[in-house]
Amino acid sequence: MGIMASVGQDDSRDDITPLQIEVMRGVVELIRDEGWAPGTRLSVPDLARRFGVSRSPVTVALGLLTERGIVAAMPAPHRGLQVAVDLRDMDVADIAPSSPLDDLYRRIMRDRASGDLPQDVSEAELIPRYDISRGVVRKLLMRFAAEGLAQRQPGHGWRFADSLDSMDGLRDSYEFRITVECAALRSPRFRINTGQLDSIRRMHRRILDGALQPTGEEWFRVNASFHEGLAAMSGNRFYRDAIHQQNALRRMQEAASFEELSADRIRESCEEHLAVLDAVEAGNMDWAEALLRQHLKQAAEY
Amino acid sequence: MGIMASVGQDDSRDDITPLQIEVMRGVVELIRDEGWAPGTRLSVPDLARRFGVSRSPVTVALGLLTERGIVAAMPAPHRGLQVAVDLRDMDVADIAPSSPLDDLYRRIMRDRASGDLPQDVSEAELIPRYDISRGVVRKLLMRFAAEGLAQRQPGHGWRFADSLDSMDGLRDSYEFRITVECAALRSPRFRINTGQLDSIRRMHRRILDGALQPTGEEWFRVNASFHEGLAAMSGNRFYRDAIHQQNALRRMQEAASFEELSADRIRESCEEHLAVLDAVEAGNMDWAEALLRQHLKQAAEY
DNA sequence: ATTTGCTTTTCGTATGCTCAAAATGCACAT
DNA sequence: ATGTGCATTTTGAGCATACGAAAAGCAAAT
Repeated sequence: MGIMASVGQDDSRDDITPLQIEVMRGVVELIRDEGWAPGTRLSVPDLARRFGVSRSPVTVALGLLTERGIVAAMPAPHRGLQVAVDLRDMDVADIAPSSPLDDLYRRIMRDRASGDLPQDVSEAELIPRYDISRGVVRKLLMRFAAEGLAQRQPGHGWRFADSLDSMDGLRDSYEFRITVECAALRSPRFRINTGQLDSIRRMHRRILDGALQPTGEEWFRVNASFHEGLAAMSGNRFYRDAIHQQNALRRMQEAASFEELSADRIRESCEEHLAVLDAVEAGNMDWAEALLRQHLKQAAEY
Repeated sequence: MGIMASVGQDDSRDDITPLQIEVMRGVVELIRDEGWAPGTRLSVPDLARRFGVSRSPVTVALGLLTERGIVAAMPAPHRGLQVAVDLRDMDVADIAPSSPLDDLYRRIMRDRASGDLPQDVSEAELIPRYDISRGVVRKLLMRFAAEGLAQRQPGHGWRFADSLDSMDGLRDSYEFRITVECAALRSPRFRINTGQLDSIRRMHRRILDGALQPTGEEWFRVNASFHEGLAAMSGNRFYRDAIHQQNALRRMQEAASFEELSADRIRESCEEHLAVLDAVEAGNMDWAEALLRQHLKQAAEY
């Protein structure tokens, strides 16, 4: 009933590694978010560079995508691969399997957020609970730690971060984000990254156009990319990192709430995001900051 | 020549664990910073609670301190232990051995900061280099990761955080700290923690009085406790955590610079810190912020 | 009521080995 | 120049067990 159950799927091969899956998803998202049309060449070395991995997992990932018809061999005399289909309206989840490790990660997150799992846990207690090996437990806990969601206790055990569910945590989080994001906008080295900005806009537009009915997870990603993108353009990596960590925390929080945001609320947020982007692009930072501040205050209510 | 060489010291027993050492140092610092006089009772459960560990390592640590004459049995009919000597002018380093793991941690930090170690490393490459087992490597890297100083790469290997040595990094760091620390001062739930404030003051006074000629490491601790303490009083844990992480980064940076801050500069900083604390205590937040801002700007120059 | 001192239980580290996968190098193609 | 396709090297994950240290429990003491 543990991890093993979710492995061996309907795939021809079930020895796909998490990294390969990650790359596969990355490629699909890249094609979609950058709007690459069918026929666009896919260079293995280029992709490897983008993802910061060697060519090996990229090659495998592209092979898997070929099996699924997402990419195909280049025509006639050429070698190599190209985009095969228009991904605009496709769902990543339908193409790439989710890594069992990812599933577990979310499951633990949910269990923790719902109070099902205590704040202090020992590795040994997780092994039977999720029916996984010690190695997997370590890996998962390290991942939580990397996101700032857990940390080792001095002696034995791990402690999950105080979650945002308490009134205090949520309020603190929004206060912190307002501080950091507004400061990021005002950073003397703030520079618009046109490509990134367009990519973020595209994602939002797709939702507003109705082309995408975002699941909770998808909306989360879009939302995060807006806030993180903005922080990144500050040119100060500490602003970016701080917001990234806040997003990780929020993800944990949202893992708990089963009811999702209303479609209306999501559309509203999209509009607000786009308004901020417009103001930023127009160079009107005062207005952008006001809008952002307002947006974050609003969001705090939900 | 590796870790093993630095273990088996002149101690009667050399199977002291890192946790026991940590607790030992913690107790010494606690006695000193809180100003506990000889005769003060040391309760094992109380200390265990403070450090977030069980009574076992505390008991061992106190035993070691007894051997060293820092603590002693309570008089006559009582059981238990008490403070035995006045620690005011004592150096922690003279009392507690430094954990070999700690030494290695610093050594790696120094090697990295000085560019001796590349930004991207593999576990396998560190094993022969420092003559340690894979387990130790993992442990060390995990510790770096926990402090935000390194992270796993997607495929193989680890990557150290961009260090602060570049002009950019340093500037970004100060910009970020000014933003966060000033916001912390302005937080609506800022509350003075008198005990903590006094403790911080005491440390600074000891330096100004000339009672303590701080080593680089000691000054670092005092400095960090000022900034972190202030951020902690904001009542918003995100401000505190952000500053804590900044301090970790700075520690890595300072590990590189062989020349230390001049005694004059340290005294100057102490004065500035105390001035901020005075303003805070007087409730004059405008002034406190101005002083803090000025202090951070100055510090950026060094 | 809390602490000590001891005992019992639980936890995590260490070790050594195997093997799959990621990284890397090179010849050839475009 | 850069990319592909294949071969080789390197890396780290997985696993099973033994052991020492940390945690947790309890009776006696103050």
